[in-house]
Amino acid sequence: MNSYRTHTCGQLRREDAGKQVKLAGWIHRKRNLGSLCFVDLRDHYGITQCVFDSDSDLFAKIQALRPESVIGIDGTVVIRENINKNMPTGEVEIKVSGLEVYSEAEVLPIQVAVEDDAPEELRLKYRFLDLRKDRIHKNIILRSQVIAEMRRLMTEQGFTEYQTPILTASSPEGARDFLVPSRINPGKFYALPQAPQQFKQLLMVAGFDRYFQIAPCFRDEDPRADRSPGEFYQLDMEMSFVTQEDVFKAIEYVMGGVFNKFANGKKVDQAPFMRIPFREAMLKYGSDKPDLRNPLIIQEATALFGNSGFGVYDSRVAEGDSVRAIVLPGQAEKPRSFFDKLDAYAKEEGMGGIAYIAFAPAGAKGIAKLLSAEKLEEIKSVLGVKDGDAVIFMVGKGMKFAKFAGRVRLRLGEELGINEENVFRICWVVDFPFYEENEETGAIEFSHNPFSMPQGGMEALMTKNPLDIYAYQYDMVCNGVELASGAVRNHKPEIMYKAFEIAGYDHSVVDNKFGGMINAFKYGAPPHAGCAPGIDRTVMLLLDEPIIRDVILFPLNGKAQDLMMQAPNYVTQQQLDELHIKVVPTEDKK
RNA sequence: GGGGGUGUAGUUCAGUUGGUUAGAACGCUGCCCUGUCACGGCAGAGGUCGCGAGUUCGAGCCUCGUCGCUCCCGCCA
Repeated sequence: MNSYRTHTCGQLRREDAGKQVKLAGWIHRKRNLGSLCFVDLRDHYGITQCVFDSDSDLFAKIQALRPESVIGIDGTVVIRENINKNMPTGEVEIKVSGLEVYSEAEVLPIQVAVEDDAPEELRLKYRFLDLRKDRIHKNIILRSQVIAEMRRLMTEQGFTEYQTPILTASSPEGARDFLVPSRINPGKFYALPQAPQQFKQLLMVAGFDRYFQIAPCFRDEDPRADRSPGEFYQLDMEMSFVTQEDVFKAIEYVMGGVFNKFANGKKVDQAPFMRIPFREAMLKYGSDKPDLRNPLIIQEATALFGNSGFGVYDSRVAEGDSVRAIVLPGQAEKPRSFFDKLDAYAKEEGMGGIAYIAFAPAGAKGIAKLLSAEKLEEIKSVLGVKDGDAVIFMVGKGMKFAKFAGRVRLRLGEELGINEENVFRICWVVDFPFYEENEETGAIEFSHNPFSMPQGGMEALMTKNPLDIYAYQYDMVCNGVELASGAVRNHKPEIMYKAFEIAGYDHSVVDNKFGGMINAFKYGAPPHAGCAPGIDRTVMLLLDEPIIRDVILFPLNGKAQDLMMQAPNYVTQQQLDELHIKVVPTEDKK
């Protein structure tokens, strides 16, 4: 190969026995037996065992080296006396005749050869060591392979990759922007893109027809376990002259392909993925990102109460609350404490109590004794409850209640151990409401993306109750994780103005905020639609990694700091002067 | 911005009712060891118990304050 090595550390096999080779890498582990020392030499490709003999004058030299030092060795490939079946190179070892030390390692702050549960702070500060660890190293490689596969499958479908600006304008809607001061324009700021949203739409106006980009997106929001602070990557795409279904087909081709290729033995839902209208998702799963691994379904049960005999629910139904039920097949024999804990949970969450009926062979338990035999039969037939099943009831109102029912569903799925395992259950959530009512003020607001096309177009805006209008807006969801989000865009200025007017904004506001795009739409804009799957989350799901930082090379910590590079940081007064920035000292330091 | 959890050796953790010299494992240093592969054995170094005040004859432990870390809610078109 070259002067450093003839082979990699993952390459040599039984057939190579007898060869004179050179290897280079990190000392992964040393096992010193006195007059014999084994060194596991590691590089990107694997680990090869090297043997140093005490006769050789190299022995003292290798003994003095700490793990993670970088060395090169010369030697002969020999068949091992004791074969290690657990490693690909386990049938051979290198009898070392030459040693070159390229870089000595100090005592390590975190260990590389073992998972040592080092604190996040140290792992991020010494990220280059953390990244040497087998698991993280493999995660990053898979991430790269996923991106390569996405590019391949997009290109195959006739998409072309374009680069959109990183220094751009502040977007008035959405998350907080990261701002970049302008030296040449005192007092003015660029913003880093929260997504290339407007640019990709402008690309459609410019006639490029099928765009994609592995796009960095920047949002100045607080992190979560599945949300990295600062920046993340999306497979951003947009198409002209297409309907929602055309976008689905293109995305299913890419994401289906990626999941099938990298599922690592897990079962994957095959395209076309299930389409679930938003309202149905909120009712049946209590979430706009349903986890379909959980077999439980929430059912509407309000009509069963009102004069049922269960006074608490009857009166709440009379006040306008809803009742929802979850049937728990075969769970009639669960002890009373199981249901009591659920009830306690509901109260902790500030919700109405959870009632239950268990249709046990010895007789129905729970609130059954308050209900007539006819009512019990009615419940069984309406909800599809069988003998041996239990059914729980929840009471409440509005979106808060729907989401609470969803949390109960998830909790039950976990607790009963009935969630499907080793599967990727993928669906589309469609027909999001275009507007929603602010639960406090009663005002009409955009529920998601004001750029999306209302279903029914101008006619719907003119004639329908705003709250009954749906948007051509969709999310792709896998195992309860929102993987992608997209929309058919509104490419008609007059519909845009009308849509904003209903939400209480007049023409001038639209022109001010979105002037660039609206203006472009006045010179011939094709109907277009797009989508943007999140890359970090896709990799996270494929690897079953609960922490998003473990699929990102150099993530920021929870305070959006880079502990290795020490960013953000103070800058010199000269830099500030050039940027026309005056920093006001913070008061909170005494 | 709000709430919960947590701070003891380089790392992960234990530490009794408040009581003498704060322990273990991994890591580190030294010595012994010819077939290991998480090698093994012996010895050793390593601590301002986050910081500050208080209660007490006595505080790792109790009280108050403060700082750090972490998770959740808000936020994330």
